[in-house]
Amino acid sequence: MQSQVSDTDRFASEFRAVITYRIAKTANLLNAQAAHVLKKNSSLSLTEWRIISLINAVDETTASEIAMTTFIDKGQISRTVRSLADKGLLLAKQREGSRRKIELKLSPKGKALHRRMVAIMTSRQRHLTSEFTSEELAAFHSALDKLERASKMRDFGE
Amino acid sequence: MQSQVSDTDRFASEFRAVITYRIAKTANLLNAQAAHVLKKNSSLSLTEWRIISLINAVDETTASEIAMTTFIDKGQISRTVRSLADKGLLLAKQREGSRRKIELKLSPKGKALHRRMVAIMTSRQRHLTSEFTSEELAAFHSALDKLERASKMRDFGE
DNA sequence: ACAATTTGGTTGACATGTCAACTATTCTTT
DNA sequence: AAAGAATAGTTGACATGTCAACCAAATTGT
Repeated sequence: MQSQVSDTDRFASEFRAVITYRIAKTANLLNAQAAHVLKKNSSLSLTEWRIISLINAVDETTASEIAMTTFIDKGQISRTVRSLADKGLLLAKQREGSRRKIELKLSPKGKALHRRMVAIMTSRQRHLTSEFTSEELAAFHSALDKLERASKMRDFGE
Repeated sequence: MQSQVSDTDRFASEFRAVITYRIAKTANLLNAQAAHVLKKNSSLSLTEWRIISLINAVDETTASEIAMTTFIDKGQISRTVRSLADKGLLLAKQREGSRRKIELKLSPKGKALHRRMVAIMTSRQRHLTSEFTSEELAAFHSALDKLERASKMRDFGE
């Protein structure tokens, strides 16, 4: 089992340097971890959880607002919102004075679930960052900022 | 259009701090950028490109070795490898003295494509990291290392 | 006031990713 | 050498993500 380490290492040198691979891989590992924890402790998928905590954070919002901040596809949001509503975790009602904006709020049941899960997810977050000094954490966030800005450029080559 | 900025900002404060959201989002933006560049300059999908450059880097490898380093699902690798072979970009032949390991190499056509694309992708990489000092870059990599290690833990809550 | 445009949300078609079962081979243990 | 476990790769079923078309409502420009 350890016999493969030298094999995989020959990739490492070349690919550790490619920042986009590294981020994609780390993000996948973290997402897989989150999905696993969620599955074990609830019946939520990762996007469902994200949408729930997003709604919880701002108390009340709309689908398109979620789409803008998270960059989750609006179609996907539409379907996820429906499934959450079907499970009774959130309430969707027409916003006052509008016939198309739909106000999304957590139901009591949704709030209770969020309360339970947020404890677990926060302890995970603490574990993830436990080896970071606060300077390192700040530097890491600022690096992500730079990368996000740089990700807007679409043309290379010619 | 700018009128929504204040709306999205109310999320920001709360969610910028959640490191896993931030990484997932940055990774998505970067992947989308890569996919876009690839589409514009070739007919490769992102995984196809990753597999091609992985093979190029080590000259010759096998599917399971790719799976181990990249954490791409082995089923997905199997199918992607076939499609790349169908396009004539890589050669798959039984490894000497083994009746199940299959040696993967780029074909001349695959190498040519890689050569052309790597120029573009490298210029993208330069652009992405242009605002990083080498210390910042090293720190960023080490942060990713820490997170990857911490992502192995599976149990929180109880 | 009304045509043109933009916005909010839904839907369908399709691509990609994930999981588990399965075959065939190879390695390990005894 | 045979049984049992591990490995390499393929496949099918299903979940999730992505794209584009679409409808209805709201906003803008004239």
